[in-house]
Amino acid sequence: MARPREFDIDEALNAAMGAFWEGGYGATSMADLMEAMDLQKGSIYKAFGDKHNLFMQALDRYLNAGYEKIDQALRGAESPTEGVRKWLCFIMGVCCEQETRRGCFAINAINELGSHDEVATERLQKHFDAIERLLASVIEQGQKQGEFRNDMSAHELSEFFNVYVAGMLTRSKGPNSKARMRRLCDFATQVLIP
Amino acid sequence: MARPREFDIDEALNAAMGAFWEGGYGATSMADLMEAMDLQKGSIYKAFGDKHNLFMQALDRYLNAGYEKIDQALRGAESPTEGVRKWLCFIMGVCCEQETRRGCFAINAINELGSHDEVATERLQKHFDAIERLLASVIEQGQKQGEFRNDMSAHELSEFFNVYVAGMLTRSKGPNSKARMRRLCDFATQVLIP
DNA sequence: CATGTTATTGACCGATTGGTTCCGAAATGG
DNA sequence: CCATTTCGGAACCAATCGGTCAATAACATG
Repeated sequence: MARPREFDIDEALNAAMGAFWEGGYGATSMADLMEAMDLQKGSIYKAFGDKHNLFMQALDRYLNAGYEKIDQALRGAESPTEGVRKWLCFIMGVCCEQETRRGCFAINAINELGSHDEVATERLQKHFDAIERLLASVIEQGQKQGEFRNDMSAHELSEFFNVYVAGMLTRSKGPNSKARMRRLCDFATQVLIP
Repeated sequence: MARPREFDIDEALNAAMGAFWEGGYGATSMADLMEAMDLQKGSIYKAFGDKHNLFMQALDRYLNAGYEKIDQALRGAESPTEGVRKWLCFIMGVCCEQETRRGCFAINAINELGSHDEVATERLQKHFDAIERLLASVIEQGQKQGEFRNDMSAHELSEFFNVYVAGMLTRSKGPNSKARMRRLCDFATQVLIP
């Protein structure tokens, strides 16, 4: 029908995600995005709309991929205990196995935009809720199998864990050691055991 | 000797702190600061230096005041258990008793600047370390008195608590209910009990 | 009152912001 | 091969950014 797009839209979105991940929303300028995506401004606007729209698509991409990985870790394991352990391993990777201390895109976003960007906040809350439900179901199964403590509801335990992980991800933006992170993970798993 | 300053410098710094607290560093413009501090740009630069310098002074003010309050809560109580409880009450206030969801200035700052502003990050790390030491000493005392679990070092428990609180403060930037926060606090205190 | 010193003010600066628009190029369907 | 359509690129926009500066104003001292 007409001239086709020259660039891979998914690849471009991925590059935008990386730029926003590192710089946040406000501090990442269109010039930054142009360089990261290797596109001219006009092409970006044509393909993704304005900056906020592009951000939301990049965030969505991150959240979907993240949820999938967490789901795989939590439910793809041979036991609830192992699932939680794998999840914490994944979090540890986000915390201290990156070249820059960019932390977790979702946590960064809720921190920057939570108080005034309703659209982003709603999307993020949905994500956090989904993870909380996912973890709660795994914990519940672990409780039934006698692997986890039973004096507290799976829902409460999941709430606790998600807040705790948010703290790890937040604190990982400052100086942090792998040993310390390991200690924090070990502590968390220990809390689950009866 | 010369013309005296017309404004209260401490009051102005307080206003700047409020502005940075709500908007963060990057998103708070000089125009915003002028309005919040009720000062002209020139006066601000003369009294506080450039924007980053002003931010550091505002941050310092926040951290010092915060440390004092936490010290008062933790060590001014009649028992370690009560001290921790008061501290968590204070955190709960920061989480959900503000007109806007501006969260905790320190957590906001480490999130925004942790990966690239070395000066701010160093100051923040010193603060977090100080609080961790403070809490560890209270926990140690609680352990000696048999109020807290003894199967783990006070240092480790303090590390855990600080990360957990960071998570609460981070998640409080999104939609959150008081009931949920209460649940999270109760859980934390319960972890301490043997 | 004269003088020296500093605070205040607002105009001004170049750079950068997010966003728009226009045009030549290119690729498709007919 | 041509008409149509959408592309990428760059010039351009007003607004805002952090920061500077010279003129003016207000004090303390002699």
